[in-house]
Amino acid sequence: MDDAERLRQAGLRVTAARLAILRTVSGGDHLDVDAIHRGVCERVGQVSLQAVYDSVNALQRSGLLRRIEPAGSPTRYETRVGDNHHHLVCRRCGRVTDVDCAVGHAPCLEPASDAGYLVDEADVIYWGLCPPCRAETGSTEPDAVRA
Amino acid sequence: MDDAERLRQAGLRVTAARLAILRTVSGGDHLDVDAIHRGVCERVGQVSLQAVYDSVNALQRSGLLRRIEPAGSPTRYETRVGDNHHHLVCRRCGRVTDVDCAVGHAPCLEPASDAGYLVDEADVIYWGLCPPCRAETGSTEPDAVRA
DNA sequence: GCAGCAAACTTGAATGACTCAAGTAAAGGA
DNA sequence: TCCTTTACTTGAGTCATTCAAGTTTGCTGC
Repeated sequence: MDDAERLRQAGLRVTAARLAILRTVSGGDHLDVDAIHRGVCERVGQVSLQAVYDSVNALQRSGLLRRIEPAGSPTRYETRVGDNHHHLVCRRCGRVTDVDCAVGHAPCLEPASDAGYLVDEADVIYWGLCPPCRAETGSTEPDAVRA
Repeated sequence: MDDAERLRQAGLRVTAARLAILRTVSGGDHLDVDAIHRGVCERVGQVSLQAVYDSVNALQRSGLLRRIEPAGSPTRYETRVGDNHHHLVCRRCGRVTDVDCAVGHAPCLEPASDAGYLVDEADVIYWGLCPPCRAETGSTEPDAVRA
């Protein structure tokens, strides 16, 4: 199924901007809105930043994009949806890397007690230093993992 | 050990504002900066919002407060530090509830593959609806848990 | 193919959490 | 009690994101 078809199935109109967003996000690596905007403009000419915000929200609501919101850095998007993976986030440079779920299938995590909540999603972020930043800072010793 | 002693041990000065912050946070339930500010002003009179920002940052750096940053809502703080617990967050009202780690001891989570990262912390947030919001919306069916 | 409508897009302004900067007050060791 | 350093105050600034109002465009039905 191509992107246009995916948009239609989600009840969204097929526009050059949205196709370019899907292409840019799937070709990039956990891009933020600004990076998506630049990529879209390269592909199809001037598109307003607000149109990108509007579209990524619509695409996320429709399940075509997954939103990642690491504390303290702007929201990022990826096209890998519906599977079961988490994220490694670099404290220093903000890089985000996919990591498969340790359990391997959804739901990979259920709280020990749900306190009466109706839980629909579990978000797992591992914080640390990515390999390039490790090399630059010379860090080898992990602190104790706090969870 | 009382709060003043804890502050000294962390190399921080003991001030009325900081004692009030510790009291307010430990007496509250995952408060945001604004709520902490109101609580502090009630206890010790006018304190600037910036002083609260400054202090919660210092206290967090020293390990006296833990910071929780659910996507899309302001940062919250709690005094339960150093143990091994996660959070349930209500999508509707933003309420945060502690939940013990399913594994029960740190490190409770290590990624299946660390991709070369030096991981020092794992953040787990379960998203859902808290009991009051469930009642109000009449939600009973969980979506599939996506992780 | 064309009309009409809702969705998408544009421009421009606003919001809100948070940070930065410079000066003043006060904690706590000498 | 003095002195240094940390904490606090006031005020301005930043940045991601949203809101609002008006225009354009994709698409459904004729």
